[in-house]
Amino acid sequence: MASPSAKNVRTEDRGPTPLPPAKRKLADAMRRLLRTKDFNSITTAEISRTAEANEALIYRYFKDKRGLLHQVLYDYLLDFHMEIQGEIQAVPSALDKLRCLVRAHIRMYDSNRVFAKILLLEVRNFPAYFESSTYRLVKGYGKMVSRIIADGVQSGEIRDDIPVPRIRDLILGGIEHFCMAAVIFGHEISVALAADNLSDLLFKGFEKN
Amino acid sequence: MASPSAKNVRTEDRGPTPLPPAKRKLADAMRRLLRTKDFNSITTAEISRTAEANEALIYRYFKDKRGLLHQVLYDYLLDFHMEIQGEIQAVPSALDKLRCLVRAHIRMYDSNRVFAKILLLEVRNFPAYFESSTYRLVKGYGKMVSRIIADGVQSGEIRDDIPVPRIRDLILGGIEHFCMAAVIFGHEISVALAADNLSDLLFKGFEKN
DNA sequence: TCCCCCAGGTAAGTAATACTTACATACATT
DNA sequence: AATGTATGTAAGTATTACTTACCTGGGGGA
Repeated sequence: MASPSAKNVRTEDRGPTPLPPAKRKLADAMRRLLRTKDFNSITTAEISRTAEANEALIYRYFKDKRGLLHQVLYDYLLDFHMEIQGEIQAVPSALDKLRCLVRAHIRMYDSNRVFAKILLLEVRNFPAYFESSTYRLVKGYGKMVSRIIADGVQSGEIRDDIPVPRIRDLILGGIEHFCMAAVIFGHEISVALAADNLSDLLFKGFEKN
Repeated sequence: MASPSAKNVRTEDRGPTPLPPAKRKLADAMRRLLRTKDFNSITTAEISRTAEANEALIYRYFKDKRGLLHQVLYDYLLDFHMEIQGEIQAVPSALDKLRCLVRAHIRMYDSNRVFAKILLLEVRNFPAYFESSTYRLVKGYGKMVSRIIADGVQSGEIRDDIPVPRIRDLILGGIEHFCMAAVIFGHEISVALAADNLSDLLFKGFEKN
């Protein structure tokens, strides 16, 4: 399914519904395979073999091969959201929130290369992704960033002469490009340093003075 | 071929060697098809039909379907390079050069959506791209940006407490994210406004004061 | 003039692969 | 016990990227 089926997600009234074992195995297999191969060169036969599940189950539990990819990304994104929310919740000022978010975001990409690879390299070339509920989660994250920025503008911490979406684009674009090469070539990222540099640049600009 | 054959490029001693008609027709067809479809859902049959050329010619003139894509990108990149070089050559200061480059880059993406789509969405998910001579051109552009920044640091226009590659990443990442949504969803870009906003943000940062 | 060579062009075929269909089995609920 | 539903399986099929073997025409050396 393009949208992860609600049935396989915890519900508060009836308790957790256990996932079909094969569904989890398939998602795990996809994650494992993505560590060493790109999505396009992973075959359905390979996925089912790695998962030790029948190939047709891919199509029972997901719309298609890409649906499986979207599901994997969806799961990562839920974690990502929780993590980020938890980190910035207690932080009072908007600028500090953003500084914190930049670090957490980079750390997430660094410690979870498959997640970064899917989000940065593997989904965007597929138009239907942008109709998926997985993309809706990504958009939600963008809106959260925008809200923080808007709060900062309100409180006088952030310039009010540039539209909020532009500021958000620069932040997210900066994070992505900071991590892109490392993700593609498998280099390590010095998270603290990169985050400090990026936040500093974002806040103060690179013009001298 | 992974690397565009030198024979099909103008040489100063023997004059231009004409491209095989079918080779050009195939590249044109790929460009046309990319306006409305993503690379993965364009079939070789469709390409040859659109080009009015035999399907096997794809494999005579290019390594494979992706080789054709890379060639198309390569041609765009040559234009892109010329355009940018021409614009910033006469500009004296590093900051003005960068301001100019940002505008030219955004304008290029805006007026050439297929180019932007290939570069931002279609090639990065394919590992072999990063071994291609097409990617070498992209890297060359990055190095040019780095050189401008380094000059700016030298001349005291640009901060010297942040590594040049980080500054470059922010600039290029910012440009990409500024254009990404427009490229994906086919929205228009207000080039002058976007470029001014981005340059302003990059130079001065978004912190108030 | 003849021959050959080779680049440009073609038609038919092949292996691989994403996805489908029809069927079997376990199991919970009535 | 019966029945319906969710899980799992095996055997396809249609599509598609890519290959192979062949044809054609023209330029240049003998």
